[in-house]
Amino acid sequence: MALNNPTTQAAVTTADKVFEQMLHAIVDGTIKSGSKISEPELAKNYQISRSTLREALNRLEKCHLIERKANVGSRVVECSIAGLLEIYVVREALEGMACRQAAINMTEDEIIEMKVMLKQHASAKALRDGIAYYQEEGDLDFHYKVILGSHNQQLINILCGQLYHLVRMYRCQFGMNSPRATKAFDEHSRIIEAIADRDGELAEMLMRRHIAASRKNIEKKIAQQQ
Amino acid sequence: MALNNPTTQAAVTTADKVFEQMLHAIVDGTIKSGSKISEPELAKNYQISRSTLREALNRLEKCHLIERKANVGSRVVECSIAGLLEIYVVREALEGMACRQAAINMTEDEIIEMKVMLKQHASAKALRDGIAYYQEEGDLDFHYKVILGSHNQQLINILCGQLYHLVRMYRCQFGMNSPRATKAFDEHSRIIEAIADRDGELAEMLMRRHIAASRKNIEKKIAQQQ
DNA sequence: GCCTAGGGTATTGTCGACAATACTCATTAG
DNA sequence: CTAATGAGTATTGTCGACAATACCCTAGGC
Repeated sequence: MALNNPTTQAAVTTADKVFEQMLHAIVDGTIKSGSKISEPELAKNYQISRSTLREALNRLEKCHLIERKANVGSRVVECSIAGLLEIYVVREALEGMACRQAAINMTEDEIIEMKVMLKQHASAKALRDGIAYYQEEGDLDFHYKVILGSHNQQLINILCGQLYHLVRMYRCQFGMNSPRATKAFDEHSRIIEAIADRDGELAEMLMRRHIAASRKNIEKKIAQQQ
Repeated sequence: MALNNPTTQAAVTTADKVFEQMLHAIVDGTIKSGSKISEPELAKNYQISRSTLREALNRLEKCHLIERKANVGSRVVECSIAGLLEIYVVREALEGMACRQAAINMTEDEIIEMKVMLKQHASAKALRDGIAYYQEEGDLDFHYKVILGSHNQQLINILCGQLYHLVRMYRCQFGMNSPRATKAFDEHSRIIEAIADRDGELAEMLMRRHIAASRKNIEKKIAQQQ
């Protein structure tokens, strides 16, 4: 679980811990999407006071995982296909730009690090070929490193702090183990090449196509199911 | 003041009201950027309890206007040139995409509404020509309508809910009354044309250039000052 | 039979107090 | 004289209780 990301320092306060527990629960569907959140009930479950729980809820709201209405309460965000596609549109724009910035701002060391990571993915791929080779940690790691490489704190906050969890939730609940594994690997390596060449324009374009391809893949799958 | 935007329902609870007051104070610099926030002091000033104040602080944190560290406290976000340029990079990506989506998703009525708005701007421009004719409300309104026209809730949340206030803060504190007024007006009208033509690709490109031009303008200004 | 009005219950919003952690500054050892 | 240690103070985190609002279900009128 790549939760200990550089943007999220270790949980020190109890509200932090409850936040992380709830985060997991929402992402993996233990707390159902769309369900109402009862503050008294949850506070009792986690053995904390309502104030502390509300603090945790505020963090969840910051991640767009729950929605609050004044004097009414909180609901876990609803998982819908439209919502998933919306996120992909945002990712296409933001990660595309992050990739462009990464091509400009990444240090040589960071680029080397990315190449090393890609090699590890390649060997893992050779190991169990045919099977989707790195849909979970590998893919997330790749995107993560590009985003951090942008050295743009706003981009990092929005993508790693907010959208990231939403993406994981959808992946978990819709059971999306993308069959684009080998294709994705090739795309990743071309993106890294563009970054290494400091070609921001190409890097952005490739990343956008990479994410757009994922989105279209999902759209196709959905269309088939119906 | 275009604060009563469609994404922010009227403040009902006292925490909401304090949030709005602090929002103004931070945006216009009454509460200085970079300053530490003392919960007991502020709670006394606003005549509310600390719990209520903390609720307001949480909203401000969601807008990226303050930053909190566990067991240490909150600080108003620091205004820096680097920070401003970071925001423009994010806006270029997101508003560009919003513009593309607007070209796809806007209703005919919404497009007509935009054209009407532009005509009003044109007459206001004729009225007091030479002077930057609509740097504040006009410009914000235009961008606002495009964003809402994307019909993408994620884009709307991020741009109108979060970045919007940051942009206003920078504009206020750096005293940026862009001298690009007439140019900006022409750019706006071309963007609307592209949207009306349902040409998403062109619309995105024009919006990105429009925002990039603003960014470069700021960069130039900064360079001159130093 | 359906809609409206009202009271009762449950949930959220707000408060003040206590506990835990971080900061300050003086004191002391090297 | 500098640096580390410690007590004291201030600030943040957490708690339980009260107030205000919304939901539910019954009763009554049209």
